[in-house]
Amino acid sequence: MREQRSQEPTARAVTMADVAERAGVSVATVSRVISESRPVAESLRDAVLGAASELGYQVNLVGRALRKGRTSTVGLLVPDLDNPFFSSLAQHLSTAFEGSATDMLVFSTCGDLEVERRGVESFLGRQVDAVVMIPCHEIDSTASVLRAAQASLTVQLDRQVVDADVHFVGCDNAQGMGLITRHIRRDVDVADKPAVYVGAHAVSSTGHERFEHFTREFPESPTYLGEFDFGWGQQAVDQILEDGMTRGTIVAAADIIALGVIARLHHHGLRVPDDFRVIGFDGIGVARFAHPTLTTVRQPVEEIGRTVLDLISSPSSKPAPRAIRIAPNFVAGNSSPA
Amino acid sequence: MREQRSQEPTARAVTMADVAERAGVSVATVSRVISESRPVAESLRDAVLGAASELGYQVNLVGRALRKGRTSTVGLLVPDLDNPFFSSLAQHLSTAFEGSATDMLVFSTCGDLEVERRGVESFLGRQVDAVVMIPCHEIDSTASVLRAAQASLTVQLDRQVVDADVHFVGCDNAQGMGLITRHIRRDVDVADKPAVYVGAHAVSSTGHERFEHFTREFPESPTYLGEFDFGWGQQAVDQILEDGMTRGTIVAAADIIALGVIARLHHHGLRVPDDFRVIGFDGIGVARFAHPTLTTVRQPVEEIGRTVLDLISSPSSKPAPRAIRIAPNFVAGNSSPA
DNA sequence: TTGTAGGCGTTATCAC
DNA sequence: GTGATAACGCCTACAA
Repeated sequence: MREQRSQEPTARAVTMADVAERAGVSVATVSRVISESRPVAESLRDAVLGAASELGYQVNLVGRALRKGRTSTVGLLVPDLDNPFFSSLAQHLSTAFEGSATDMLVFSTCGDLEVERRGVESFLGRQVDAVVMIPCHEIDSTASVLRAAQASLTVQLDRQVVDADVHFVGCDNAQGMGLITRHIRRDVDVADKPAVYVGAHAVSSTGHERFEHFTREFPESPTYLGEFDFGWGQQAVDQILEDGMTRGTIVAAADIIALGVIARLHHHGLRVPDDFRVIGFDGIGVARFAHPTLTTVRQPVEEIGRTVLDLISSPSSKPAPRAIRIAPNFVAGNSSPA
Repeated sequence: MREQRSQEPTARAVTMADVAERAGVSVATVSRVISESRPVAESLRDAVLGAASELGYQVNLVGRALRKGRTSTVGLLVPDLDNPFFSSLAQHLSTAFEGSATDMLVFSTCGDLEVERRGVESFLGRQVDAVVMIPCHEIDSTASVLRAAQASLTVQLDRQVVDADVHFVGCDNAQGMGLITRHIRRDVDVADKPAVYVGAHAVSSTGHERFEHFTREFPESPTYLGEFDFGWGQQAVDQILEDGMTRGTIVAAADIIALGVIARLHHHGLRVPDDFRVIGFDGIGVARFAHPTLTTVRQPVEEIGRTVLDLISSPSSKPAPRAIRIAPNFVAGNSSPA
């Protein structure tokens, strides 16, 4: 026979003083037991833990944070959680922190610079131990990045602003694009299916770098630049067809763009990879949803998460700013087979 | 000529006392100006704001939180941020909080009950103003939900545990399944394409309810139960084909399952919707990635986010626990056309 | 309207 | 090894 259990917000919080009184010791001793900061005689330890348990005591981390000057909190600033690659980064960052007693504040900027600025201020006001941010814009986000870095340990994730000497962890885009161009040179008859690039305007370092390394390898190839989203991939296909292409190898700057490209090619009755090959970049989980499966370059998000954690919890409190580039892996799919 | 600007973590934080000294007023006055809690003579106000600005003062929210007993923080507990529907909920919750000076702690439980338990404890220790959680399990998460509700304002999101009188905001699954069954009765020749259900084991209220309402309408139809993921959708197709079906209308309990179903049908050379119709549930953004586009029932995530916010920032500090069910919308796609 | 002072819950320093 | 006590940064009676 189960009874309705109802919601009854807290009467008054149990504090260390309550535990101390109950256990017949001083608050200092309670603190030492709870925080395990110093050895305490076993008898007192048991008394304290017993009292704490009976009273349902739980440490108040706000009080602790104020006293210690550390919050065990990191702030993650991300342009859009609806973007599968960004939410994947958030997921793996969260799991990397798992067990380190660190919690993660998440703030979505919706790609808006002013919102991004406020997000940084909010995190700093909350005294986060570190700010991890995916800057919205390669240039215009510089002020926010520098502001964060001046007041807190800061790591740029995935994208970095130009000209700021602040930690960065992201994919080695040069190497990733190298994997793609090598695949094309080896497996594709470029005379039959010329390479085309569908990328993003150079407002982010990722868009910038991927474009640069593609054009270095295929300087004569046409390029189309838009946004990092599904809709742009669709539009790009229309432009490519208007420009008279009927066959080709479309290199997209991101999987999400590639998925839009594939969807639109299907819509026009074109076959992948028979008419157009399609190659993506990022390795998002939903790339499996594509039909055919997407040939892409995968960023090792788990490793990226761990790397950020290492940087943040570095023993030296002030490590030299570094740009860490993680090597991506080629993922063979059917959208551009070997 | 731009110089390298480098990362130099804070010397010492500027405090209200510093501002007060500089402005030649008391800390109380500074506090009143900064927090806009009481009127202050304009001359002093200007002096304070000037001093604050010169010193680069920013309020320390940890100190404020300790004093006020409110942190302006809510904790979001989610099983998996890599799940597009959950990350979409996170995104819209984040944007709903935008401008309310409330920040969001996010914790991914990875579907693990013990991790979920620890997440709740961590949030409570951090004195969050509210806990918003998507429980992992319909029954086994009950303890965590009740623990949260006993210590803080708590809202269950999307899924609810049985037998706990705690706020809930989620989709009206009965109504959603009603939209689907109505579509089938109206647009599908069930004699030619019999209905099949591919759902999830009843470990979550969503899985439970959707299954229940489907079988109520189609009691004779075969049902296949697995997980809420892409891989299960693929497996289910193999089972359905092994069981000898060659045509049918597959109702999936979630879009993510439906996408796996479609991918696997293609793999077997079967056509959608010619051989098998496919219908999803949730309305995740990536449903557009499917080819053909997915016929589904969309949960209004924006409205869900706003509703949670309303509940949390309710003026009455102790509103009666309520289950709020938001009506979903039918989204016509090509995977099951009219 | 402004200042003084106490305390939110915790930890660190200093005695014992 | 243990206890008293002073901060941490802020807000809010209370007094002036």
